[in-house]
Amino acid sequence: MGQMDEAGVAFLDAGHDHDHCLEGALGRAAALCEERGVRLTPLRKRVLELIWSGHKPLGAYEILDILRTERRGSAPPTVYRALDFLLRNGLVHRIESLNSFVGCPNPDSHHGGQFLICRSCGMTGELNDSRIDDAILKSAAKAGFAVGRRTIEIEGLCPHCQDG
Amino acid sequence: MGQMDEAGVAFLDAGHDHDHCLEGALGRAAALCEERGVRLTPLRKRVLELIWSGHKPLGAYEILDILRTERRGSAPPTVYRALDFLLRNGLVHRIESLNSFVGCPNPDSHHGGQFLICRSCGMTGELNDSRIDDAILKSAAKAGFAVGRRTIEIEGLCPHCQDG
DNA sequence: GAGCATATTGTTATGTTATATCATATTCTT
DNA sequence: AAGAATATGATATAACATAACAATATGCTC
Repeated sequence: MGQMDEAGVAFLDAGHDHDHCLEGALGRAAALCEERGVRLTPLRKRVLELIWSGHKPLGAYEILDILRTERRGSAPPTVYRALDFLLRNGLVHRIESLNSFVGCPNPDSHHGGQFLICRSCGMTGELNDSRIDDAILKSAAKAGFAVGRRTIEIEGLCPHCQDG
Repeated sequence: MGQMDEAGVAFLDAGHDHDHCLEGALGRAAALCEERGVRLTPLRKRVLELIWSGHKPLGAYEILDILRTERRGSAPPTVYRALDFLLRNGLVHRIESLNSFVGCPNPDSHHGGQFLICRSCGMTGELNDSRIDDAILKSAAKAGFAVGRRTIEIEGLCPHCQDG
């Protein structure tokens, strides 16, 4: 269902199951929050769930539009505060080039994330190729730069959208 | 003054001269536009000049604030249209993670750009390490993904700001 | 250089994304 | 139960970006 090797991409795997994915993600998130002593409240859980419902990055105001139909009084801070929590705990990533958010498939290890974003269908996959990271670390070290957060976003066409 | 090798970074070099840099950049820009038969109008040139005045990425509204003191009737579209022209011609890059713009030191070759961004002083340097790009292309190819535009932004501390 | 097409800029309005601030409510600790 | 810390509700506003149409400037053809 999307177990991946060093350079694999969950969303491209055959036999991929969204619902399973979602449930798994929510389960892992709950366990992780429990373990860390932080609170995955209903609101936060719901936002995470919405983000995991597809693999397309979701904008804050798209989330808000849905929340408004469910919780009276939902407003931008409602969403942004939940997102902030999820980001801090590595449960979602922010895609800078889209001002949008996607679920993180392996939130245990805090990591930057390298994203493949299909310009045709909007699907997003997360790489975690250590060779990319190595190349960046080496290059930065050579320049005497101390590396912190990495934003790596690759726009292009997913295999499916190349067929058409 | 900032000639760089495969993995060098202009802004980190010793003996760096901002004014020279600016003049050089404007000269190259003018030549390039001439060559391409596109018009580097006074407005566009001024915006490019403002962006090159520092190495800190400049936001559209920071540019606008300055323009307003110089040209009556400047408004957001004034800036965004100029930026659009400069981006299309590879004369500036957009830093997604900062919603800001920096000058491109070598605009001849259209390229994505890999950025080092100091979280302390805001300085930005552009890498162009083919090994980073290779790693990305390989990893994406393995996933069957056809790579288009790359957004690579590394936040951290520049050598100068590590000293303090 | 008059007329026309195209490109650029001016102008107003609005859309989209994100945060500040203070009030209220919930949960945790003791 | 009291108090501290955390989370959410509610209102306002800041920051970033584009749509649409009018006016002007430029380049081209004759």
